[in-house]
Amino acid sequence: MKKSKVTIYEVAGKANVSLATVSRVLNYPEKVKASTRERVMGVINELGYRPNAIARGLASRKSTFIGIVVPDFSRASVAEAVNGIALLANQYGYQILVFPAEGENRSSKDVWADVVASQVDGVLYLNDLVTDKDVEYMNTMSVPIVIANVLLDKDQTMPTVNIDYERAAYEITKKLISRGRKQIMLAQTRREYSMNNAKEIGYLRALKEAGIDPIVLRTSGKPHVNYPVVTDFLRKTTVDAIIGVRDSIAVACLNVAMDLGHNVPNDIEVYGFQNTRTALLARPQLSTIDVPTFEIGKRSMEMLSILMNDEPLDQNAVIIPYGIVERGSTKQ
Amino acid sequence: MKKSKVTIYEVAGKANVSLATVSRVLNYPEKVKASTRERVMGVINELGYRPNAIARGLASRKSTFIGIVVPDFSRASVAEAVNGIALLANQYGYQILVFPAEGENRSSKDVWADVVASQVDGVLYLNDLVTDKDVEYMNTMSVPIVIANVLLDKDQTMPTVNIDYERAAYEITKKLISRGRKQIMLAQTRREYSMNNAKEIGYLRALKEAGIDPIVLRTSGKPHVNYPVVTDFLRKTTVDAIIGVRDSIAVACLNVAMDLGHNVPNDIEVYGFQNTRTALLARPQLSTIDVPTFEIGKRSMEMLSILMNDEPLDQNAVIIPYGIVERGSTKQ
DNA sequence: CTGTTAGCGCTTTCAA
DNA sequence: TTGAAAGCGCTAACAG
Repeated sequence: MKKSKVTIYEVAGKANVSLATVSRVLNYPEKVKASTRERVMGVINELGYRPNAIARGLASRKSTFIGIVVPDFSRASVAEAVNGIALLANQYGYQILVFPAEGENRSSKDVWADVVASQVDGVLYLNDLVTDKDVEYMNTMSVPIVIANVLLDKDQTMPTVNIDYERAAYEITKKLISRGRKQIMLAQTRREYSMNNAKEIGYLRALKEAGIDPIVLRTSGKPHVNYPVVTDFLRKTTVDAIIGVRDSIAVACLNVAMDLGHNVPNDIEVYGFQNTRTALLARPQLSTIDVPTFEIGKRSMEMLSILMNDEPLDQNAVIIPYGIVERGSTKQ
Repeated sequence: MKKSKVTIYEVAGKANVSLATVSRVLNYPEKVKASTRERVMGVINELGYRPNAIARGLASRKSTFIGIVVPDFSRASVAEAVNGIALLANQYGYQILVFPAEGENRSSKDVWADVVASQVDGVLYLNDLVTDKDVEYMNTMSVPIVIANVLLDKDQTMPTVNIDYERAAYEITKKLISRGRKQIMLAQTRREYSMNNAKEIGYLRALKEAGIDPIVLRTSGKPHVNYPVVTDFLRKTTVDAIIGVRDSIAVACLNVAMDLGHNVPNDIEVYGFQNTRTALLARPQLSTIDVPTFEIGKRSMEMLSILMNDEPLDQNAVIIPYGIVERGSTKQ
């Protein structure tokens, strides 16, 4: 902001109108006579005038900024969702302010404080972890919030968009059982994520219905820690199917299984979750739950936009349908 | 912004000082007597007062927002860089505004217009494509810009941070040659990216020095279009080494080569670029250039911060060192 | 249809 | 060390 920028005054001066008129052609063009509107627009283009979003925000008490609070951008699920959000935010004329939730020494208090200070008109919460503290902060917020791809306690009433992870896990577990699999392992993350917990619940339910004992291995999302853990486990445990709560975990298991001499999918079938590029690059290619993350992002932005316009949502908890992609790591 | 927020006036009132004093304890605490400072701070905490960033931005003519213009968030290189940026931005007290550069029908003109309007104090440009138009816009910007992970023409003087992709490609090509490889293929993207061009230049230089003919295959970054193209190519072309300009492309080639009955790394050695999780999940694991993307993000944010403080940079074009990670897809 | 006039919530001289 | 007052660039009544 060193060079002087052209302001609404200069435009007004050059167009021989008051600044109010310039403001009107920008915000309510229909309220201005066509001839003057065109004259003003001409000057705007000529001068390359761009209304100062900050001043506009202050005067109108709405910033046209939305905040998105996210954990790690390198997570496939958040990256794609952000792409979806960006697409719509742009169409709606909102700018996106990002609030990383996983900094070194940032408490969720700090994050919410930043969100409040930034005067965003709404917030999209993509951070997988929602603590009671977070819910508390959310309830004190004066702007609408939409929670995407995070499961909340049943009694929460915040607007959410999700896929039914529990049902997805239930469904593939059932499939494996129906194909005669009896030692179905769930490769779960060590850290607790609401979505991964849901997957586990679905998995457990299917097994229980079939009277089969669960085999749950808690491990990391990182390949280099995964390999030894999984190798160790598979050496002493017999397994004929594996469900990884993430594609990367599933592929790590698949690789280990093959290294140990098992045939995938004949001896062991493997399913993942997410349908990332990782699934396609595995050999055999990974069967997986297709999570339409981009869609989730778009949908949540759409809901937020409705809320920011003070309109009612026709559905508070949106469930986006998932797909099951069968590839080489499973039979049929 | 529906509920009323606490403003500086209320704090001032309750603390029995003028709003100027409150402003001072926030911005120049040393200029306020300790006793009143503490009193004011007490009220601030009690009321949960958060200065309105928008108003502050307007009055001070600096927004404490930085803009980052990025293509696709799902690209591993940008996601990690954004993580690095976020870490430092946060420490420095800047908020991050993102400007997606690859929307449906967004021209670079629109993107820059948005950037200008948003009143950011500086911008980080991570978008791989830099057109002449972009350079033009950059030159008219009144705030500092740092360009990360993008190669510019030699005559540009903008601050940049990169790794030496040309040298990296040159180096691994030399390695392959020194191990007796004579039919070294470069799996290149179809679309032109400045960084990938640099890789090609390094590759070509090494081959030329050795008097070996280049084999360049232009293909996509997407696995499903890659497989048929690469399969087709490798069926009719003999090759004893492959360098993929991205890990994902390299792994696709590796998989195809093995499917065609070649032994990796004995018959064909494979190198990738980036060192993503993809490289670790391949079998054999992919040897690759380790690109410290997170570091690049951090470094560029650091430079931007210096520039925004009107201090001089001691280096305009920063080159971050890369690593070469040898894994199972190459010999030794 | 257009202009005048208050602010939005804060920073920043300038005096006191 | 503190307060008063003048804006920052814009929107939004309210008149005309």
